[in-house]
Amino acid sequence: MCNKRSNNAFPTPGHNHKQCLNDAIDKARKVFSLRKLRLTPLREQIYRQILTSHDAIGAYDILDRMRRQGREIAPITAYRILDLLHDMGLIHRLELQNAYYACYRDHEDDKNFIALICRGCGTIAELVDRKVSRVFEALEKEAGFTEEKRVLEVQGLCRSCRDSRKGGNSEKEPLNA
Amino acid sequence: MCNKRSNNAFPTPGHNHKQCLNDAIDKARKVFSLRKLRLTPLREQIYRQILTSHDAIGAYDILDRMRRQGREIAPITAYRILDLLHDMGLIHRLELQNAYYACYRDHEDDKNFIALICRGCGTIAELVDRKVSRVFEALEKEAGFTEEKRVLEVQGLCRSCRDSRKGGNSEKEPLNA
DNA sequence: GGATAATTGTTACATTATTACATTAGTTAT
DNA sequence: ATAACTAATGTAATAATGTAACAATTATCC
Ligand SMILES: [Zn+2]
Ligand SMILES: [Zn+2]
Ligand SMILES: [Zn+2]
Ligand SMILES: [Zn+2]
Repeated sequence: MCNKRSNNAFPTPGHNHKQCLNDAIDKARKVFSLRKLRLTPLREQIYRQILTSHDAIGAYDILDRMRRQGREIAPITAYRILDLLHDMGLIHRLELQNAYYACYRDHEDDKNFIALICRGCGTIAELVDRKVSRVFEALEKEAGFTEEKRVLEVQGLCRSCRDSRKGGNSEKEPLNA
Repeated sequence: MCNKRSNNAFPTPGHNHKQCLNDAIDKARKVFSLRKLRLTPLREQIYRQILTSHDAIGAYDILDRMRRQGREIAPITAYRILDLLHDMGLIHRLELQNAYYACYRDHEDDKNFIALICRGCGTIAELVDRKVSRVFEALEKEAGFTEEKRVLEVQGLCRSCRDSRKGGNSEKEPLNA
């Protein structure tokens, strides 16, 4: 876990993504084992679609990829497994794109993160910072609000996309996955 | 503008919503005038659907209400007007619910707000606080990220919903709209 | 009043997500 | 082993949300 990032920002295009992937699979095995659920071949195959990159991917994109790999499944099947992976903290849902991306961080119970979405390369980075939680907690307490779910998403341009193409839209270097 | 709220939190169930509504329509006229666009009957009627409450309402709910009021329109028509109202800062989109709610605040250019969503009564409140912006700006600068769009939404229970029913789900008192 | 742009209509379709019920595959207890 | 039970996946249909392409209408300007 946690090769590639300077602190907790964007993964570099050239990082060793195979390590991201392996670490994530290991984590999944642990989490499934803890919850006494089975990481079935189908579940792993779907999880692996999401693990091919640091991008978010739609449910129907998963169906397409699965079909191309010879396994046709119905939407409901994908959604069921997406829900499960989501509940286990292995993936997150991007509300801004109706899409799902893998969480490569450790603390799978930690809901205090901000999703940064680069519209140039599609990469999602998660920022974790205690200050954010503190501010939110303070404001909500003042408003008498009891928080249950938090969605923090920011769309924009990552450093490399801003630096290269003037307006973003660097075509993406495919990861070595 | 800005009757009803202690600071900038939830409107009380008994507040004078007619004033919210009138202020909002006034604001709309100003904004439309400034942008040299016309607040047509259709646009106003759609805007008024959203202005009936502090709740978020789906695009197809608007279609239903319009039909019940004798005007049947196509989805695309609603979406066009929703986009326009959104661009003008009169309404906001709730990503967590694929729904739209009226912004009753003044500064229509201010994107620095948090949407609090009560799952009990459906009310949306917007919190504005400079600390949030500062934290986000600092974190994004550190990550080399150029922000273009920000979505901050929190779902939970407002004070009155928490206090009344043990677990929320107070059936909603219809506003006097 | 005809040119022009803004607004709304019409039709068809794309994308995302869920409901209800049936079947298959594992696990557990006799 | 097998019956009973639970977990996992399949099947079929449909709901909910959002867009594209092009036509018709309405307001505005000269
Ligand atoms: Zn990686
Ligand atoms: Zn990028
Ligand atoms: Zn009100
Ligand atoms: Zn409430």
